Amino acid sequence: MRSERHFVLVDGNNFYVSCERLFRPALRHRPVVVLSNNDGCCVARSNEAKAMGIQMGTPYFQIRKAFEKAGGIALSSNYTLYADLSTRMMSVIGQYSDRQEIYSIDESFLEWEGFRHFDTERMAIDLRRKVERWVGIPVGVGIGETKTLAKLANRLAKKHPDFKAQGYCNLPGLDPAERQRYLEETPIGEVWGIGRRWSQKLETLGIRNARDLSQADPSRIRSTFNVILERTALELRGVLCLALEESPPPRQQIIASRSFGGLVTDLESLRQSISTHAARAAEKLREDGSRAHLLTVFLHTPPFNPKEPQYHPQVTLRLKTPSRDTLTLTQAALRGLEAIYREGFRYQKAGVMLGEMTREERIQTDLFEFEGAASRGERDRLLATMDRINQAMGRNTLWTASQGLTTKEQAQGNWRMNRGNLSPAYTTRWNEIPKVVAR
DNA sequence: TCTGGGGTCCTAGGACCC
DNA sequence: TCTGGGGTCCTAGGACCC
Repeated sequence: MRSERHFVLVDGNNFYVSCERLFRPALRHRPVVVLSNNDGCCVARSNEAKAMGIQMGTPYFQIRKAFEKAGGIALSSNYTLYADLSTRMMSVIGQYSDRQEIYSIDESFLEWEGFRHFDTERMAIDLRRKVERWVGIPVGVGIGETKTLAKLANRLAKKHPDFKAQGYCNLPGLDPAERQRYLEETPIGEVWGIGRRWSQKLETLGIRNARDLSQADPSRIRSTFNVILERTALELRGVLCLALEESPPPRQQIIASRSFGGLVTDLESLRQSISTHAARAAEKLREDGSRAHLLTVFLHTPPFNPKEPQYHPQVTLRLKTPSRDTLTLTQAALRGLEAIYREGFRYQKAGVMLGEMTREERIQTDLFEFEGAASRGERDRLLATMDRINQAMGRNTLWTASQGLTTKEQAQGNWRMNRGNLSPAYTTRWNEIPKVVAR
């Protein structure tokens, strides 16, 4: 009869492939891969393609012959389609909790609280069925006491014979010995947050699976590696370190870059490419309602050919006043390009990066207009302003002087409690909007 | 020839994620 | 011959200042 909070990770199976199959049923039951820009690498694989041993990120030219011979189909990626289906999928998943974090194009965390195990599992089954039926994308569901455990459970749901058929895994519902066994069966490199380098190093220390890491001394992990891995180790024990981020803070950095189809040597081609990237970056900046102080231009020679002379210059310019204007940013980017361009190299990639962003000042003025708002008539105006601010900031939180962090919903609740009077608690100070770390 | 200590800021690079 | 693009955080080391 325990009432505990659990994290649920829901993600689309072979998401890009599943999206393509929706509109081309002929792709079912065949090996399918979706390729990255310029048809370079495999970025998504159907189960049939995985069974052929094709790894994530494999350059397509390396497998093409064998793949086509086996009846495989390779598709260029269509991100507009994936983004659209993602939005639909996320909204259906969102019906299963008040608290949802959209973690990536195909992954979403939920929080479930107060269910008994029976209800948890019924809910997981229902969620999978509904997403499949309404959106057409098959999903896996993993449930755990922390995000890291939910991730691990999700992996079991997809890969482990004990869970694969049902498509979900509820770790908190298992008995402790069973659970330890599944942790033990999870290789260290499969744990969320542990990549190739760290898993190698961990293995030399005798930490080979998730169970080993959960039992390792966290402070030793911290001193040997860093605080991130220490958190991972704690999370595997069920100690909550990573909170749900329902409204992630605005981006700190915007990158626009592309590989060329071939190799490029002349400045004029680079100028064209850099102008395009600068314009695209500026557009993203405006979507965020931000301005950038820093602009970086970079070039790359192809990294995979050791015979090719390597050169990857980069220069960062500080703008006198922060800008989001296409012309200003493009001109700055071209100045940067002139500074780093050298003749005699064959360039493979170019890009523009924006940094040190600030938000709209206009909002600040609006905000102060309402300082101390206390009448019923001002309520709607206040809430509308909050909406605008939230939208501009890309988050749904405000700092209030007397109450700490609050949300629009909480603010409405307070208003009702105060019987039509807005309390001075709504006085807001722009500079004190904190980072959401935990609840 | 000997040669302090501590703070901040910035950048580069390394690790990870999808 | 052909190898993506867009993010995050952390650490180390150098410059600079007092």
